[in-house]
Amino acid sequence: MKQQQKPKYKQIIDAAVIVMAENGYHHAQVSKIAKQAGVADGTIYLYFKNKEDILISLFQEKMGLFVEKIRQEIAGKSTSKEKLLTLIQKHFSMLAADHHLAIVTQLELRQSNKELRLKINEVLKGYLMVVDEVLTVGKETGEFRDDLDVRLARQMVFGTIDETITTWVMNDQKYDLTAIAPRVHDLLIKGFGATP
Amino acid sequence: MKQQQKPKYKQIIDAAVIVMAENGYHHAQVSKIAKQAGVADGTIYLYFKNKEDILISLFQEKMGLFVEKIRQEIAGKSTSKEKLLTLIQKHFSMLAADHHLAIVTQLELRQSNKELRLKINEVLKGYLMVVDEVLTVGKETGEFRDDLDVRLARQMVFGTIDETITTWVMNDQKYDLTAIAPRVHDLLIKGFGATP
Amino acid sequence: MKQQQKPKYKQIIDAAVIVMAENGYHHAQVSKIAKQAGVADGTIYLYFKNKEDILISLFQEKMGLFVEKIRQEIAGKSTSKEKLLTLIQKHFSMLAADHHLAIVTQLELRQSNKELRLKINEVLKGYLMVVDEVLTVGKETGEFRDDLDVRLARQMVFGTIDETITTWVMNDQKYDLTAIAPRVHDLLIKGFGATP
Amino acid sequence: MKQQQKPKYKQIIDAAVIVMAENGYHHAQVSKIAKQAGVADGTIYLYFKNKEDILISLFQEKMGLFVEKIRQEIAGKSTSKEKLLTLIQKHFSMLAADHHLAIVTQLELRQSNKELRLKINEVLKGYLMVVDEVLTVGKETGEFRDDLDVRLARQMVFGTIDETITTWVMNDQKYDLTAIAPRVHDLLIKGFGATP
DNA sequence: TATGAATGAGCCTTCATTCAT
DNA sequence: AATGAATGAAGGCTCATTCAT
Repeated sequence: MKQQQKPKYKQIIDAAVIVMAENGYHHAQVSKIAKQAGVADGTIYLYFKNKEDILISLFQEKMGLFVEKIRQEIAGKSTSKEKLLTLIQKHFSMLAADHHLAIVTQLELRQSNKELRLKINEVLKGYLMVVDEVLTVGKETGEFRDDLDVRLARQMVFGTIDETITTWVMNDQKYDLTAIAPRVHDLLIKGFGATP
Repeated sequence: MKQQQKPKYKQIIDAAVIVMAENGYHHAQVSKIAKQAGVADGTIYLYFKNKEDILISLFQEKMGLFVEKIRQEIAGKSTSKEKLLTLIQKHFSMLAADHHLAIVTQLELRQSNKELRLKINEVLKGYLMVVDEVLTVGKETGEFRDDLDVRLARQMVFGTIDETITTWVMNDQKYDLTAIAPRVHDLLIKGFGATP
Repeated sequence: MKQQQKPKYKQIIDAAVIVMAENGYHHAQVSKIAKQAGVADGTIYLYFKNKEDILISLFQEKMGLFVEKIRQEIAGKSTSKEKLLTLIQKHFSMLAADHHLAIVTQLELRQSNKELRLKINEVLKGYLMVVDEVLTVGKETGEFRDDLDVRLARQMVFGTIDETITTWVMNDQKYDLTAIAPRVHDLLIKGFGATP
Repeated sequence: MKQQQKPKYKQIIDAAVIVMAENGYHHAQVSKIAKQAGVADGTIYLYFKNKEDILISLFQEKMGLFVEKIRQEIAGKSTSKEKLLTLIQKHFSMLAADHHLAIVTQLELRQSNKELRLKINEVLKGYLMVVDEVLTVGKETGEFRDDLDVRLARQMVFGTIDETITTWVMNDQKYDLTAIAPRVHDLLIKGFGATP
């Protein structure tokens, strides 16, 4: 189980994802995470303040990569429609590529207490800001409706994506999530006042 | 605290809603619920198999009322668009009218473990079926697009409604949720291929 | 190990004395105390707030009896000299009669942290007040020196008694502690200005 | 924090006194002592067998100085009464001059476990022997009572001194401890059969 | 039906000590 | 001699559930 090459910080976070996906949030004991990471229990506390800190860091680390990757991909697209499609595709494909992470973000981390969830929401804001930017630019360029309520639209984008992924995870990831992206995009876009 | 007139079953469920809203999922001990309901701890187990059973029953009871009320209201509307608007309005207004219940459904019950959430999803299916019916009829009558993916559209409806309410609850229910319903409806409808 | 007749509160305190005397302060786990008392671990927490509360209660309970018994015995004596002798004798005899308690008060409880020791000192004040009263009355009746510094004298009384008992406990209670009382009394009294 | 000139052995002991006085026995971790001493954790173990060894060495080192200083001072006095007064004065003044050490000897080191305290008592014997010598000589020269029980008297001397200092430390060293020495001496002496 | 005292399994975190460098 | 990252054992407390009354 030893993964000597990775720095211990990432090693522990990756272990936490696996343990939580396989055992569930409430059975993800620190000792299990340590064993999975190939370190002693005490070593965890050289890198994290406490158990909660592991989970927040996990979310920050992964969601940070998410936002970064999505920003990169989006930058290469010219229209807002394309940017939104890319965002959905990337979001879907990254979770489809990491089954464990999908379970953790869609099911397990939601079981955390209100305090932890508030901190997770802080991290989420970075993602929501990307959505807001795409929508705002789309309004300015005339791709999206002039009277589009950006906040509501963002809730629709995020709510739809989230619900779609959760449904997919709950169905044991049986179908191809990435393939659905264009249809989700289509549904959203047409609501945004685009002409077909 | 005694509520002698109500049968103990409902008495306990109502107590659970209050205790969970005020203390959070993880601090909603059976003993607290019992005290709030004005019965002894042991009495709970004469009406419910275990703690999980209280929560599922709570959800069933409340969501059952939800679906019933929504079905009634919808029945009086002629077009699918109106039905959908009514569904959203009713959903919003019922939660806006019961702050405790809103907190419980949007925040607290999500902290339950995977198994409980799967059971809750079973209960939710009744609600989703109503949405499906509205969408399907809308397709048949030509109000909605011919090529509408009902399952995806339903996820969009539910995901958007859910995200909107959760955002509202997390913002301490500061603004008028019911007032937003028409705009949410508008966003959704236009995505469904309706002509303005 | 069951002692059904005693109320559980006293049952647990007595168990704590035994466990602490036999295992030492730092090895007096709650689970050991529970087993000794013949109750479940959780039952402890129906009668005490936490582990510290057991120890404070133990000290209050025992020291309360101490002060009460000593007050009773002293009341029957006419002179302050006799009262002081009685106090020493009773203190010695009560600890000589309960080896476990002697170990706990002289050795184990001193290992508690500063916070707990401050609370224990609060309880001790009741005992010190009895000493003060005896000394003050003795001054007024002329049995003790007019210029006696009551606070210093009280420290001498308590310090001497305490050191004597601790030495005796550390020597495994090999000799007859009670037999020493008159000589300790003699040493103290003559220092208080008594004429031989 | 580096104290390059002092040999590391003393450097660590002095650090232990400061850390223990400022943080308390139970928060005086080896790592804190190492940081205060300006050395690495592991270095401690090049000079001391284990943590207990630091504390015993601390006590030996400091108490050794104590006994030595007191012996020196006493040697210059002719009568046993003067010797006893000097002993008390020196004991008081040395602790009054080192607040940290006073806290450590009177409060913190008492929290150590029974084994450590037994070893500390071994060290204390050197001090008690000095007291015994003073008392024995005093008996021989006729300054103290013929029938004085030296062991009891020693317990009274030590118990009174100890209790007096502890009370002073617990009162945050508010008053002048050294000034009390003559009155403590007076109380003790008169109890030893001296004629005023 | 109703009670509520009693049960006991389960886990995060600290810190003295080691050892490869 | 010196370092400091890594180790891993150990225990107080909560709370869902039971059962004698």
